[in-house]
Amino acid sequence: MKAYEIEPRGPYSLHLTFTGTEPAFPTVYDGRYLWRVVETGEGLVPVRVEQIGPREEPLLRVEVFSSRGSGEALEALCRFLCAHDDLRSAYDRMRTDRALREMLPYVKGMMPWTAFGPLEGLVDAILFQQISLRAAFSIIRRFVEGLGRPVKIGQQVLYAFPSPEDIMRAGPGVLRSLGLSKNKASYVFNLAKAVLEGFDPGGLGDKPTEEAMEILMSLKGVGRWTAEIFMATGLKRWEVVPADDLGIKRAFRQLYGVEDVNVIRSITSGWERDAWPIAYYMLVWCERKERVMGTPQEAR
DNA sequence: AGCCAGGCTCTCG
DNA sequence: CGAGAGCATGGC
Repeated sequence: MKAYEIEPRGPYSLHLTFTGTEPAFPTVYDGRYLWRVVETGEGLVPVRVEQIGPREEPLLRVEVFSSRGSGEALEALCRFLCAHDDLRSAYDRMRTDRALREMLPYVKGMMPWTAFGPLEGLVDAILFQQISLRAAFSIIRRFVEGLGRPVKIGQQVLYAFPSPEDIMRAGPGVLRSLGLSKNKASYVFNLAKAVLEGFDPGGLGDKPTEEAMEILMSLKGVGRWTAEIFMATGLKRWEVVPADDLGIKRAFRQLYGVEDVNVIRSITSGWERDAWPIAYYMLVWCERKERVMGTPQEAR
């Protein structure tokens, strides 16, 4: 095991970030440590992260349980943790708005929900469709435990997210037995197949928004909502907000009294690259205010 | 028990 | 081409 220190841009709070919304399996947050198996060119690299510096001067300690691939793993980890992302302009924007200013002390340092990698983000987005978050988390867990490679760390078992090969080998029948609907099983299977044939979801990050959306929506099983969730969380294209998302609509109704999706779209498009972080804050604020946030003083 | 939950596709009329 | 059915699991 080797340990590294990462100095994120402050304010930063690992705890707020992963209690705002629990991460999707196989990423695990136990209240102190974030656990993850990172897939690298040099093999599977298990890591464990904890925050050892306060929110305003944050410091992360990363333990890497592998002799090789640590550089690549740390890079992927930083991307996932949004360790070097700058939310200052989002905070400036929020300060100019009465409803948003109020939540700022509570959410500062919470990073927006992010997928670990492109394929994982797209698969998860498909599995999140329609059903409740709890139900989707349960299916994702079964999917990962059923198909992903297990890795032992001490007495703990972590899992790698299933590779395209893992998914192909399983086939639609096995996917169904893990709890996916007939349609979702074939969407995910076809996606894995497309990736093995050269489709690179991560490569869409370089394309203009409209073009990337069009390519995504040409995939069976990927409509506008799924494409937008993936753009925002998988590619970190934060100018994109899934405006017709149930939770987003609820949040806009509560905070602005706005119902119309087109109005939501016009508001968020004015927020530019701050749109997804702000919309995510609104969503978390409205859904889990009392339970998770605590007070500004006690937030780490 | 039955409906809804962070959609999407396919089928009818 | 618009409306409606069907779908997976979990929570109420």
